[in-house]
Amino acid sequence: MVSPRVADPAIRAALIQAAASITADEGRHALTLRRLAREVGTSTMAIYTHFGSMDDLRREVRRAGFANLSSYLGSVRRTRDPVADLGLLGWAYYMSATGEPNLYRAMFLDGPVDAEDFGAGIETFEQLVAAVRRCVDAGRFSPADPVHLATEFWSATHGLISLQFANLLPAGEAVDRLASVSMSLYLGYGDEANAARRSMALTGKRAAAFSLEQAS
Amino acid sequence: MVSPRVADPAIRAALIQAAASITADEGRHALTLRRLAREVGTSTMAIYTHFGSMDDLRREVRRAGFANLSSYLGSVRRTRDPVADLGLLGWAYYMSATGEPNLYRAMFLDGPVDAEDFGAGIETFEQLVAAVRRCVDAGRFSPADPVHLATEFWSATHGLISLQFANLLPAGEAVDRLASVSMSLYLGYGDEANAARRSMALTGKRAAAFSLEQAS
DNA sequence: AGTATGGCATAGCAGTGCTATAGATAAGGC
DNA sequence: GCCTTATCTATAGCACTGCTATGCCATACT
Repeated sequence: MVSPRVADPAIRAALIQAAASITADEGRHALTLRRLAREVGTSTMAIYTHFGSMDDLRREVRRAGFANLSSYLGSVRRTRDPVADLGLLGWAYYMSATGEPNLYRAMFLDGPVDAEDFGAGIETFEQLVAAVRRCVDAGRFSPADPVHLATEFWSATHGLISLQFANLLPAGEAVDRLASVSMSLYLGYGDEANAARRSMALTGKRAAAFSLEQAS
Repeated sequence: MVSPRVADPAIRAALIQAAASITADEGRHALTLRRLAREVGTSTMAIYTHFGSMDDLRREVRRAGFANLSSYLGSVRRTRDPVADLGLLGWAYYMSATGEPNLYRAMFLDGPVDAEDFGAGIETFEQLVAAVRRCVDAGRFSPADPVHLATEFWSATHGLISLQFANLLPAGEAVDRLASVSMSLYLGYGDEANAARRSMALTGKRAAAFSLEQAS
């Protein structure tokens, strides 16, 4: 039995890269079979041998996006102030989404997400739950199920982002609500909230440093 | 000067109706120019004389969706318990979205919304703000800007709905978070929250009655 | 009644995702 | 070294998409 010719993994990687780039720059409508083949310098059939269909290619783009988001959020350092850590996590999520809106759309808004592709995303959510848990354990949050709180935090952030994408919220307004909603969720408007809001102010300073670190 | 033949408004209405129906039943991909013309029993050109393009037709479908959502939420009766009213408002919004997920997608998730189309939606938001304001004025909520609170309420609800659509939240979980997040937003986890949660329980009973009323 | 204005039908355009078929290419056996 | 063979890639064509140029014809005014 002879081993036949194998598909070139470099072509596969170039296809994913180019597809992600086109999607990010011009949106999902700009990503067409023939254009992608032309830009990578191959034929349209290569896309079918490597992925099977355009939908499967798009799925691979989403997968890369989830992995990228996961490593981006994973680079948020943990400090001794868990509330400030959580604030920075939400801020980083927002920045990642609005920095590449078309990719975020493709990942979360364009259709259902199948579980296996979201693998890296699940780790990200676990990380969020852990950050919330640290706040609860440190007595900085009113006691509640960290999974529930993390889900609500995620929903509110995701909701603000997608309303901003729909042109129903100006960007500045979304950022303001982001900071406010996360604190309201966990603390209400009582006295303890003030300490939390001081932590949120810290988030602003750390956010600037985080951006510089990511840019380098 | 002679007045020429005028476009038939019945055809226009039938086109919008059929387009909305196809979109709701089978999603945005199912709505094609030729199929729509075939189902309505006209030619493809009629769509261009009435709307100009498929994108403009889709815009008209969204517009109808916003008007429909507005009248649906407008039928929520106001009672003497403003917190229960607000809870029912959020519940009705969730039910409307999940009842016709493809239409909600087309309205809020598929792309930017231009302001004039959202006209009826703006009224809905004003109505939400008013409901929040009644809660604040009645001393049932901690004092805060009703516009901000309404925005956060909307974001959280919209976020839960779109995460559910993306298969990232089971439906039951989304409903549970919806009830929890709205109360957390306004009240935190303090003592006052309990009275609010009793109002939320009322919401459940009124929701059943509301559904029956809508169905008839 | 005659006319001209504009809605509607037909046919064709370039583009889409996808596939059947033919050709190029690389790995293993001798 | 070559030849065989399996598999990848290229070409051409399918039915479909949104859109438009063109001509027919119904309608409302003179």
